[in-house]
Amino acid sequence: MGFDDSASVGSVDLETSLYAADNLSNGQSDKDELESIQSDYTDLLPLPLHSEAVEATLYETVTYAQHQTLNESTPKYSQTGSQANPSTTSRAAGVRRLCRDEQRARAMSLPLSVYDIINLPVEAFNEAISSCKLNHAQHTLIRDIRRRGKNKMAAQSCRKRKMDSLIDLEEEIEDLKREKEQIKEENERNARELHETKEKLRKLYNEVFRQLRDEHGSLYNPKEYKLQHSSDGTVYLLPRSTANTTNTPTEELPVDL
DNA sequence: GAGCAGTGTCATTTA
DNA sequence: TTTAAATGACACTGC
Repeated sequence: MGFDDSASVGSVDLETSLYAADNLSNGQSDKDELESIQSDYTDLLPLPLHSEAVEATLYETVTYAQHQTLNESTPKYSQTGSQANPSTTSRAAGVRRLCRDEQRARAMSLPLSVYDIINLPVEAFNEAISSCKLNHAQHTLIRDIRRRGKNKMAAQSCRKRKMDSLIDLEEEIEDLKREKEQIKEENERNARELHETKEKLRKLYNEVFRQLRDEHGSLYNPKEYKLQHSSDGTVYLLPRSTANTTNTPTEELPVDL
């Protein structure tokens, strides 16, 4: 599993954060949390959680070599994201603070690692827990850890999808803005061309009237006559009183242009 | 101290 | 029916 988070603003390596982000709480609250496991789970199975035991359960001491091995072999301990993580410092020093469910798993002596509890396929998981002879408290805890772990990853992928979708929508907005600008420019270009064409037509119209003469050699008055062309391209000179009444002029005077 | 971003968890729905 | 996945809502934490 894992995502290419290089292109996403808020994305993180899912399995990394799955195990790392739980470590943000302070030491005192960790102790409180761990001791509260007694009320959460040891109502079912009382466990002696003295302060030394709590300390031992809160931290896992690893050598640097072991830490490197963990980083290489199990992505859950690696830090691939750009976000700083407070647990990194302690890990570099050889001590990794356990996440809450790891603390719970250790406190209740679960026979499987948290990673396996979460990531084993259903059949293997069921086979494992049925062969381990778990008591009720352990069974409840191991189911809770699996549910929380699965949901944690689901929440992270859900958030990544949401972020990706947001980025896609923002890109779509930019594309539409560009398209709008292109259409606006095209409209302005068309308006200019229309204006130029009308101006040419006006000049041509005036030129035609300057050249037309009636049978007495007099100019036609543009206020009394107008030019109209039919669908076959023939241009007619019509008195304005009859213009636009039909496509087939009744008082025809073809104009040779 | 307020606001924000990131994250974990729970409840619920969907597949 | 059971399980996993998806998602909204809320709480917590660090900056």
